[in-house]
Amino acid sequence: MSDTQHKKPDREWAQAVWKVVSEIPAGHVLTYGEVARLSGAPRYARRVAQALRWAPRDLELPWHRVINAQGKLSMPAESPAYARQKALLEAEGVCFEKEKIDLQRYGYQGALDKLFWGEFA
DNA sequence: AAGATGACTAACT
DNA sequence: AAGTTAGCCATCT
Repeated sequence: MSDTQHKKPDREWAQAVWKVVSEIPAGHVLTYGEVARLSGAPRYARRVAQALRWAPRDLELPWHRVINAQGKLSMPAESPAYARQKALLEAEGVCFEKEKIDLQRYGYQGALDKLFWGEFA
């Protein structure tokens, strides 16, 4: 193993990321930037992606609920992973519109609005 | 050690 | 609305 495995200066932060992701309610999504912010590291959107990539399988993290700020899935559209993520989300009731997800509805703000105002749109 | 890379973003065009 | 540009920051070459 390389010594990079031994380093991990932000191992704790990675755990915070995993926790945030694990708490995303089914049927909702967060953007990488939001996960970064909620885990206490505002400009670490790209690191969130890495933290997820390295996440232990046994955490059974709902990684599919993390998408990019444009409401799209951040994988090659033809990759198996893309299809898998999309299927998981659709199974939770998340609708795609031209391969895009309505963040107003399923995103962070959408969840808060739903909390305060209940179901509408 | 320097440059390329990425499951990213915000700001422009 | 879709494409480009410029920041971002730990890893990987």
